[in-house]
Amino acid sequence: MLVNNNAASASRQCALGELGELSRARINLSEFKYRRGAEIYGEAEPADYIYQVANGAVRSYKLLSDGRRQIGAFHLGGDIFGLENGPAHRFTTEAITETTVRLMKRCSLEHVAEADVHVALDLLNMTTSNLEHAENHMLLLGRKTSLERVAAFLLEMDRRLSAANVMALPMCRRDIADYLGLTLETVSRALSHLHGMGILGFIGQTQRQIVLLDRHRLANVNL
Amino acid sequence: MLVNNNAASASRQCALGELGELSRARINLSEFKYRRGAEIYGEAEPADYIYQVANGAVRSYKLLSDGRRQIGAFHLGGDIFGLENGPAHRFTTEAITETTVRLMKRCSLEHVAEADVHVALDLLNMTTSNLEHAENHMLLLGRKTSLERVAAFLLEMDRRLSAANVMALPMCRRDIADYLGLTLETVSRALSHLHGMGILGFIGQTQRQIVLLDRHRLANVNL
DNA sequence: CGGTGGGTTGAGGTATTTCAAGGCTCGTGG
DNA sequence: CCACGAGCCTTGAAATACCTCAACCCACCG
Repeated sequence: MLVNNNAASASRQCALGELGELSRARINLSEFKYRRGAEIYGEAEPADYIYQVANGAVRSYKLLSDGRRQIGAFHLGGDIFGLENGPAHRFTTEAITETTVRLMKRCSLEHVAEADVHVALDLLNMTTSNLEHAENHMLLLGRKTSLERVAAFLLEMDRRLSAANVMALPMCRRDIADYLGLTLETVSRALSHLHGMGILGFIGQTQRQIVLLDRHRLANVNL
Repeated sequence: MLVNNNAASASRQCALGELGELSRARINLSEFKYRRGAEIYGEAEPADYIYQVANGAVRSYKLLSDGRRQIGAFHLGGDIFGLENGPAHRFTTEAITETTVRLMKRCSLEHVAEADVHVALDLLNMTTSNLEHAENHMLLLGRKTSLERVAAFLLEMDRRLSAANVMALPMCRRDIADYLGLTLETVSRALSHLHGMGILGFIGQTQRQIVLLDRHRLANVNL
């Protein structure tokens, strides 16, 4: 009942299991609900809890003093976030849509980690997954064209939240842009372009539901 | 004698200590020397060893199929690199200059980590440091101007390798460019610009020795 | 109904890239 | 010893990918 593996995230399967494992270690979890746009925690705030998305979606980002924003990751159903080693959070996180999270006190986790090697190794695995994601994202941000970035984003989301071949993006164009290091107009144009190429289709009136028609061509955009 | 803390890296102090700690756990280290440009390991190769820079400098990078390169990190004296959780390396690494590294078998490390919580927590700490660096670098690559990127690079290198107020960069402009997601010409122009602003000076005939004249203005470039 | 929050599209501007030329240093070989 | 080429760096001019600004559309909602 505490850990309700509701499918969704194909990536981070490990993360999914681990909060389960931690909960088995008799640490109590509580749930909390955030309305869309609500801040969960701020950058540099003390990191007292770790979180798991039960339902909804979360963005975590850094800001420059003049408002430029870089989203480091989106957290979808099942994902764990807010896990820190130091004393403070390194990102600000906000609920993208109505989101419910499970949270646990961080100190209890640390005690368990110090006592149990397996928990420590689980934390290492989770951190490594995050690192790997960040490393791939550096390549995207540093060296890929706008079309390649949007294509990579679509493939990532497809992998992580596609149900029945159609993905319902929880985030707006501006979020996508700040994730990909672009402007929202450029993202929109890239999507239109891919649409025009017959690589993807939009469903319904809203432009947030996308179906990938040709994953292979999407993966090799620009070639 | 095995672990010879030769100053240098102010960052990653932890990393410095930890290979020492691991060596105390009676794992034998051997040294190896690479000439400049030599590959230490390739992306996707099996990760059988972990490495520590004894002397010199190393770049680790990813390549796109058409040759675009993104350097994820520079490893300087004392830094540990090549630490993986999965079976394979995620970057290619090359010696930037004549470099000697200490290396140890990875399997022995894993046995120790499974047995000793402290070693596992040390690995977690190192991985977290790497993650934090990558997170900051995503912000740089996604949202900073060329001048801000070069300034950030100089401050990072100043922190990590400045001796007596002058830093001798081991890497060429192209390496810097591929680290910052720019072209070598843009890096060169940014450095000239900072030079013209009186923020930094060049020493000697070579353009690799740099002295920071005004760290505060460098940190607030563009403001 | 009017306002707000997305989203798209066009036109023009600009930061960075691309292309090209030239200079300096250093090692090598005649 | 000098000539030569390779590697590295700088600088200028032209090209371009992406950004900025602006207009417009649509859905939703009080």
